[in-house]
Amino acid sequence: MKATIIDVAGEAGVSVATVSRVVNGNYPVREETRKKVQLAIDRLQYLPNIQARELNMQCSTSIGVVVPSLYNMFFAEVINGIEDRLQSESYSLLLCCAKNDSAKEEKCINELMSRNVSGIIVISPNTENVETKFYDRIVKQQALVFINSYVKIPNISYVSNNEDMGMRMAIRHLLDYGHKKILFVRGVNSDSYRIKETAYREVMREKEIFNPAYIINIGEGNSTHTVDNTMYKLMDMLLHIDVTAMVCCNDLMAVGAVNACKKMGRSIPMDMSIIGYDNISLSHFIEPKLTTMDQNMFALGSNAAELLIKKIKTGISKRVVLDNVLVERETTGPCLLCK
Amino acid sequence: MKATIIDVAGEAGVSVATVSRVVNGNYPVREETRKKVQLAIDRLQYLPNIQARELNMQCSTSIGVVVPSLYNMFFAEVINGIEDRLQSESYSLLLCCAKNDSAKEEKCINELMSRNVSGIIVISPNTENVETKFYDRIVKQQALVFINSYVKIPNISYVSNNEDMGMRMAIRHLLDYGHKKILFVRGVNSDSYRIKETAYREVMREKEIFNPAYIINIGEGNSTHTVDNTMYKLMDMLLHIDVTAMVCCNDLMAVGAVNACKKMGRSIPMDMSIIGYDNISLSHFIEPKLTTMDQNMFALGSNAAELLIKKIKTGISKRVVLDNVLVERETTGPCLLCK
DNA sequence: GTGAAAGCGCTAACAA
DNA sequence: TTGTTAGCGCTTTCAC
Repeated sequence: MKATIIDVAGEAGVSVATVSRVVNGNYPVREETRKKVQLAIDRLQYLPNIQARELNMQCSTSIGVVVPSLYNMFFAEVINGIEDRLQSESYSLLLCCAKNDSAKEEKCINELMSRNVSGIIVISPNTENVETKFYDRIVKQQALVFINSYVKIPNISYVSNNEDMGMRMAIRHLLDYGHKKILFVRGVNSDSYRIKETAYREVMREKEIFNPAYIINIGEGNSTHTVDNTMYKLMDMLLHIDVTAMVCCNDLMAVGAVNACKKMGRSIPMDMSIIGYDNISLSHFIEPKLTTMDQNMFALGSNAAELLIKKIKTGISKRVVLDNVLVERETTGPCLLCK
Repeated sequence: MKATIIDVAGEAGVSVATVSRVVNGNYPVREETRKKVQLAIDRLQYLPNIQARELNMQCSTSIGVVVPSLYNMFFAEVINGIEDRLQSESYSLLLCCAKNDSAKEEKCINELMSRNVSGIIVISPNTENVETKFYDRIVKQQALVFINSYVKIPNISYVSNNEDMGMRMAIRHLLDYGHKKILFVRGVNSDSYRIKETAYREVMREKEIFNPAYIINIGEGNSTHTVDNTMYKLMDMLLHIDVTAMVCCNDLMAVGAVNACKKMGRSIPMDMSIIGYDNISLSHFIEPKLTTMDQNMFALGSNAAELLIKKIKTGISKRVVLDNVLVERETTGPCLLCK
């Protein structure tokens, strides 16, 4: 089976301590001895047992990541960012999927703590677990970073987007093109939608063009059915309501909106301007390519990894808010019907 | 800090062995003692240290997954399948990203072995590593499962798709609609494209309608630029070549093909039928929805996990070939121009 | 520069 | 039914 440090010591005719010193290069070893040991290592294809090392050293070089789902591309992109930052630090990544279930999420966290990770990143932590103080207890024992969570707990680091400002920028973009009748398309069950709606209301009220009928909720915003659901709801809506632009809370909804316009014979962006939110890869695969607010999932992930490393090393927790950037593509343009 | 089994034993006034027995429930413990211990566990918020347990038991409940990239949605969906199967078996998943680099892939494998995983799933293993016999050495020490690899090594389990048959089905679907001038769109650098092209050639030769000019290679098939590259190449091609259908090696290319037709004013499926391959979620987000061959990435992942568990438990390696299923949506139809 | 030995947290064989 | 103890593979202190 696998060679241990004892096997190597035997093979090289030295003590285990010497082998350890050669492997880690942290203490002086005579060059001749070093060579002997290295030879034995190569011959036996010895790989140090990290579990044993970490048990002994009371430390850990793995970190845990909890996601609510892997189905959504959003999470894959965030993990990508985490992984990237982690690799340069030679941490390993333990992945856990909570399946949008608060009990499963608790199980994930316990599992990761059992495995002695040095920190945990939770993407969109379950609201219930946040509210029931589950995490208040965990944070005493573990370095924790939350991505996209709006309830703040002391000693946890946070990375989130300035979605309030992002939404204002999105709307301003449409206003600059002369649009006044702007439909707001949102989903259900997320603080993110609430924040965006508030921004919408405020901006529109300021301009004195707010109309409550221009807010539509299309239900679950992150499923496979989101695109189609949005399309059907908006097709119906377009029969009754007269708008020249739509601002959507995520790109899936925006794609649904684009499809609805196509079906209804409205050309984009001449008859209708549409702006999304997220900038998932889908947004530039469709035709016309979507104008959207870039959430930069990669940055979300790599910043979270950064904060976690800082937290592990220094104990300092921090909150980072990322700005979202407008990516103008082909679905927005001047309001031709506006005066 | 974290409570250990010794702390619990002290708190409960029993020996560590008793605590261990309560935790694992594998030996009889008097109910009264059990309660006492449980109380101490709760009070101290004790979580067993899995590293220590596994070091002692010479076993492991984690498995490693190596992916070439996380950018591509394909991998996220496969991981989803792996994760799902693993959770019911209470294994944890260590994720490593090789970034399409053979040296990095080797590093990932070593890292995972060091962490004492009980097995490793490699998605699309690097051809170079397969050919340099790197894995021939590893397989002696580790349970290994390869997903979508076409070079076979003894004692490794494999899960792959019957892409030869899938491609034949795709083409037959077009033939059944009366198409004869069928463009074959492929990419570069993958055995998968080679297999599909061979299938195309054979079927078309059989029908005596093969035309080598109808094969086009659009370059890298899995990048962010694939959709656009394909679109531009095909827009150019459509000026010179007269076909009524296109069969594409993956959905990204097919989406590019759809976009090309839109730009050139060809309506789908009346003027042009298009079929893709993979059935990534994108394929039903676009309008018109793509007809495609379903690779069932989730099944790919869960089957791989299944085989790995089998391999770990019994040492038996197996090869599973999954059939791909035609998903007819809106981009294929009868050839109106054909006689 | 090198070796002997303690100990990280846990399980299981053995003793009581 | 419960306690004592060896040992999993490793690092590091302390002798030499």
